[in-house]
Amino acid sequence: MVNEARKELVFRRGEVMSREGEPINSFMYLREGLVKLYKTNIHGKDQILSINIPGDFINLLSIFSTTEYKYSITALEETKVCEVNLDVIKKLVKSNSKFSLRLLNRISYISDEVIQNHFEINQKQVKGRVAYFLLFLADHIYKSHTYRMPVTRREVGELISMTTENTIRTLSEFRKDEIIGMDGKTISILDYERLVNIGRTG
Amino acid sequence: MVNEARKELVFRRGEVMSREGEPINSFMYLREGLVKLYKTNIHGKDQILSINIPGDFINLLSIFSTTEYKYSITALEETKVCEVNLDVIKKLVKSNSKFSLRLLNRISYISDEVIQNHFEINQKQVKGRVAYFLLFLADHIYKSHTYRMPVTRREVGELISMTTENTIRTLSEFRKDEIIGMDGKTISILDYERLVNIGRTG
DNA sequence: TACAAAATATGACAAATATCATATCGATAA
DNA sequence: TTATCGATATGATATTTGTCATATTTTGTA
Repeated sequence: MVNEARKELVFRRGEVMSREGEPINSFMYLREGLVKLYKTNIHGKDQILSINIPGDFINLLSIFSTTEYKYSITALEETKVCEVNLDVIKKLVKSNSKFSLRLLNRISYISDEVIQNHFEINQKQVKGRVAYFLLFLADHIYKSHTYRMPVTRREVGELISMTTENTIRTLSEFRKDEIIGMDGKTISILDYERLVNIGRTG
Repeated sequence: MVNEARKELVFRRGEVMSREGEPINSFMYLREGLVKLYKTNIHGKDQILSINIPGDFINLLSIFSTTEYKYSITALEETKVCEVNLDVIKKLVKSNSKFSLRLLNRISYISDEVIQNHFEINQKQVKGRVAYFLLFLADHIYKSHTYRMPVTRREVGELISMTTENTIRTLSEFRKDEIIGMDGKTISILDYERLVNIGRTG
């Protein structure tokens, strides 16, 4: 049943996959690539909720609470998504309690992560926030101390709630202090311990 | 089945109902009263996640993602809770797909609310935050323009991410500007429109 | 009641962060 | 190729917020 209803979609870097306010009519599983979930405020500024990676059900947080997207989703790089019609999923939930328990676990876990993340960011100041994000990319996304940042400095700021200028300034400072190496978008963490310490204490 | 496993509990103001790190072994439905969910950070300071009211499943956000509380829960006033053993609930989810769909909807809705709330607070400055909270109490909790605040100024600060001093200062300012009346913990909103405007623009 | 502790209150000052200005670099499209 | 726009970069300054000190009031409890 699910197999028949499945559709494969490819999005290019920068493409908006779904927009705040639009009706939700599919369940999206991220196969390849990277996406951002974000909300645009009344001043036209974006706040990024999360960055999602392959294996994530990228719109799971919304589909059971509302019929319209509360956040927009944009591809940060070439992204492949597996879409399943939402009605099919909802029928499956009704008929298959194992499936719904798995969804319950998953949705619970995701919301925990988002909230936890928000708390962490909130109690840190600029340096701690940038350190936290650099470590998030190293530990959670790329599993490497050297990586190419998938977002602009502005987007980093939108994720950790600070201005673009202060984000750039803080990165420059980390470079000057030889905590990181930086070549355009390529970051290499030179002093992991120190970064962890900055990320922990704020 | 659920009826037999049900237990009624009463907590007094200030009583800790569950503590971060403790095992979760019941499902809690709030019948009467008011509680706060909060997290204590490494500096020993609390950050309040939400204030819950009768009708809320106060630990729903945690029970399917983890076996231990991620947040503490404390009664803000005399509170009556209906507790059901967690195993009973989990069995029910497995056997009753309508029930699990309802839980899915509910959990989704709650996490949306928490995240939404955090976003709102985050993009405002002190005055906007205090206004937002005063309106939250008026519109959502008490459905009245005059009410007795259920929390201290410190707790208000813990909820809207600012210091106790600035919370107090901002309230005093609102009083001086005749936007609110204040007598101890009793608040009366005198200029609702202006408060809405402050809460909207920041 | 009386005492201690917590909550409220306010001022002065320090620290953190945002804003504005301006420059350079780099990618993209005509 | 060149022009343009967005991204990165950095300094100067303004604004916001936090911190520290200290006083008063309220609350809870012996």
